[in-house]
Amino acid sequence: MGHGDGSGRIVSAAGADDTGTRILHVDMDAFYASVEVLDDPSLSGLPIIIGSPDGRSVVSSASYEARRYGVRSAMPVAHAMRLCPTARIVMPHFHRYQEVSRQVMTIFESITPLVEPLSVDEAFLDVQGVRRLWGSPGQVAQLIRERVQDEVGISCSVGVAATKHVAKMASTIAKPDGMLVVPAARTLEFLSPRPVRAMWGVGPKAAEALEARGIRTIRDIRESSKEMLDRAVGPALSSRLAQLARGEDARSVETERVEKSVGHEETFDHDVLDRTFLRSELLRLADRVAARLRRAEWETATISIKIRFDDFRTLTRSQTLAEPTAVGQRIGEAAQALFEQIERRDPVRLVGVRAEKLRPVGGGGIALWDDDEDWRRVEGAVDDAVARFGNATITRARHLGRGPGRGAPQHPKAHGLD
DNA sequence: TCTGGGGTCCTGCCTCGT
DNA sequence: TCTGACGAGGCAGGACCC
Repeated sequence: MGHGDGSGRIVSAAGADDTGTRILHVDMDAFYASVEVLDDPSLSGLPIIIGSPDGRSVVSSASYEARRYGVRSAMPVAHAMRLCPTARIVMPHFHRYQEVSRQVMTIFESITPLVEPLSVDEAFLDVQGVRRLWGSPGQVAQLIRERVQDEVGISCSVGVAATKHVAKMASTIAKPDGMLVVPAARTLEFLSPRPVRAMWGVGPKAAEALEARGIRTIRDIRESSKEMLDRAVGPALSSRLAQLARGEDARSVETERVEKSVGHEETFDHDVLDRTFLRSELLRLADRVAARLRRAEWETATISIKIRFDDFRTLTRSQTLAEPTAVGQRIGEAAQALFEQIERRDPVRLVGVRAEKLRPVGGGGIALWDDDEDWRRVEGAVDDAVARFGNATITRARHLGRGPGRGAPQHPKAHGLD
């Protein structure tokens, strides 16, 4: 599997046993900071903080030199500067990061068509089908690391495993500039001693709830009763964690992803009481949201706003429109109307507008019902419709797809489908 | 220390239609 | 006509991810 190299990371040697693996998780090392060094080599070896030095900016990324001082992503820049006063603060260049990301993803796609980008700096790859072309998963991982370094000029870390979850955990442990291969037969051995917080989906709250019940490692999760896990984190997360702790993760690498919402939000440099100004900001954000919808040829059925007050208390309000729209004025009016419903008049630090329940322009709902159809055929028709019309019909497809097992089928009018 | 911006998913509560 | 059970959807809040 792998060994410690003295830096805290665990890495595999070239040629490590990769039996039963097929999934790679590739993660760029300190991506934003690496791109800045690429564009300005004089920054090489220095502690770098990516973020704005003024206002209420937080750290978007930090070089490993800065991380040694305790600087972390999402930390207020002012705090980071106190921890590492010698750090160079660099304003983020998001377009440039997108550009480099495209170069890296192009390398992945030259190796396998089964690439699932997770964000600008990481992706899952399924390399099962390219063995004859490029070699075993471990060999492909090594090839990717070399090509990203040679062709783009930055380093990345790769986890190789039988499942997405284990591959993701492995790449994290291998960072920076490392590779960790977990052969399928050693999955449980790999998972068992690791802290629950290392699992994908366990954040500070879930970790605290688990640890309060003495559940500290992934082995503890495996050995805990379902009732205990349910009480700690709720039934949905509990079931997921129990499966992942057993090394089970049936998720495949998905190359297509459909956005479910688009939004914009903005934190002011200073808290704002002026409601006229806040209304105009909502309108401006609504315009930006609408512009994105129109570019994507989508419209939205539900508008939501977010208001965060000076004490960080956050309210959201949402409203489903009579008619879907991609018109900024209409979205803005809905946002302002929602804002008027909020009675609290304290200073505001953030406002946001989001469009939800997206559908293609003109892609109206479709009725799928035939009393003579059996459920299997209805499900097939739904699948066809989803393929043809995209996201607009997916929610309905799920409802119909549940079938008679969860209660008697109802007429589509019960689902708002007519 | 004092908390960005872009998202997804889950939960609980309430309302509505059958 | 009324009532209760049930399922589904809308809405609000929160956790989590990068």
